[in-house]
Amino acid sequence: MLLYQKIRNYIQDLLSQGSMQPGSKLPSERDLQDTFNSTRITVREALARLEAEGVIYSQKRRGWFVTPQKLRWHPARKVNFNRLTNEQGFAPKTEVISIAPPSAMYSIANDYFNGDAVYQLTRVRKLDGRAILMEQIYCLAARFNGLEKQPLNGSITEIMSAQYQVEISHEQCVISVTVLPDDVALKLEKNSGAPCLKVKRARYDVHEQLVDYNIEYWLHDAIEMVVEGV
Amino acid sequence: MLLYQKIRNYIQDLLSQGSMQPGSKLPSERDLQDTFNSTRITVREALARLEAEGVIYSQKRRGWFVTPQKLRWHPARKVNFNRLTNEQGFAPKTEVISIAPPSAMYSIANDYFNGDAVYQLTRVRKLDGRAILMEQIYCLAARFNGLEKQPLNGSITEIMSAQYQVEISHEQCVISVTVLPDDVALKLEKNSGAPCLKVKRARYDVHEQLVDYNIEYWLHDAIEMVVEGV
DNA sequence: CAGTGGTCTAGACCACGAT
DNA sequence: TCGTGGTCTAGACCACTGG
Repeated sequence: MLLYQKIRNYIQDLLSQGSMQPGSKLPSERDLQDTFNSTRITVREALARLEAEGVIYSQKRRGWFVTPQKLRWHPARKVNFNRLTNEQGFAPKTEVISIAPPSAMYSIANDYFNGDAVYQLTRVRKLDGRAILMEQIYCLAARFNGLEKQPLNGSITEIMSAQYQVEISHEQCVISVTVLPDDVALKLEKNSGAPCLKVKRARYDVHEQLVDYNIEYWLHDAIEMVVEGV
Repeated sequence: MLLYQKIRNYIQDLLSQGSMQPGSKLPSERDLQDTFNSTRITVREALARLEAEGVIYSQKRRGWFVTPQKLRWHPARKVNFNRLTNEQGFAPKTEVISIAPPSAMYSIANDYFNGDAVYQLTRVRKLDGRAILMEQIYCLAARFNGLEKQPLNGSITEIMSAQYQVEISHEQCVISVTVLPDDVALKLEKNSGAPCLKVKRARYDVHEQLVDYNIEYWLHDAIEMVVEGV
């Protein structure tokens, strides 16, 4: 068996024995190197594969940790993030990174909003202190005038409904696997190049009018998507 | 800027200039090493990140290639694979790896089929000669008696309907990002540890009875999922 | 300040693919 | 047979974290 596979199995055994709980820190790379009389390159090969598998994750220059349980998420359902995550035993937190003044300069505005001015809202969401998602929300400035004065760390859907009498009727998501763009990686305290799930979501009202357009970057190991069909 | 980022950008430029078409082969790792007066470790760092991003992919010991366009796939829709892929300009092919005789020994059988005997059908699907998916289909042996005598390289849904008068009413998928298990990696001619999308799908008839249970492993760069909601 | 992960060098051997 | 990618060694320096 290959050496990096041995190291991989060794760590997998650590996890399955229950001697390491979700969130706890793995031995340092140099410790593992000594344990296996190997080199850091090989150790990191094993760690990288376990990270890709989703069982461990790294925080920049802080070390390697055991991945918590995955959040079960329905991408095409209007669910309240706080409620859903609470139900699954997580402590959620939403941080507003920025709410940009209305502008027609985003390429999104041209592609989806007929070139009209839009708000751009950027948020990061955390579970138990771990940043797992960054999202950018675009919506028509004219339709949601004064959005920046609303409390934006909760449900946007609810604000749209309660404050603007806008109801979501249906939506379409496009989901792909890629890596975090560098700026997103920074916000999520991940290394450039970390894998992620990218979700692009367009939401419409009953008049087939686009209400908002979201781009979400989820850590690939933080989420499990549930989709029901037909 | 970091060296591996320079190499990454260099390759990205090659792609965006259009000088490399989907499917064509990249310069060898040692060529890139010479171009940048660097080492193979660093070159492979850049290649690994581009692979994670989904723009290039490796075939075992054959080299690095430009990723073809992604297939747009509705995970929760009963679509005919051949028809859908044809519409998107691909040449599809389905290979039956094995159809195992009815057995109650699979853990799936216990978890989903009340311990009754089930068929296990294993298939690989290709687009333009590239294996992008391996799936395992489990269904009740009693309900689909003689399944192994059917032509299994097409639509199972159609066989169930036409030969067994069983109609799918609805289904549920659970989608996560992980790595190919080693045996699947072999079948898809990928290295152990290649990232993938794992789709677990349960399909039911109108009587809420489980018709079949599928596990699909998609190459992470071969697919873009479309989900419609509410 | 000590230890950690992030990046990088300069080699090596092997198994497999193409020819 | 020769070139390729897959794996591995034995070091190094740096930036940042945590005490």
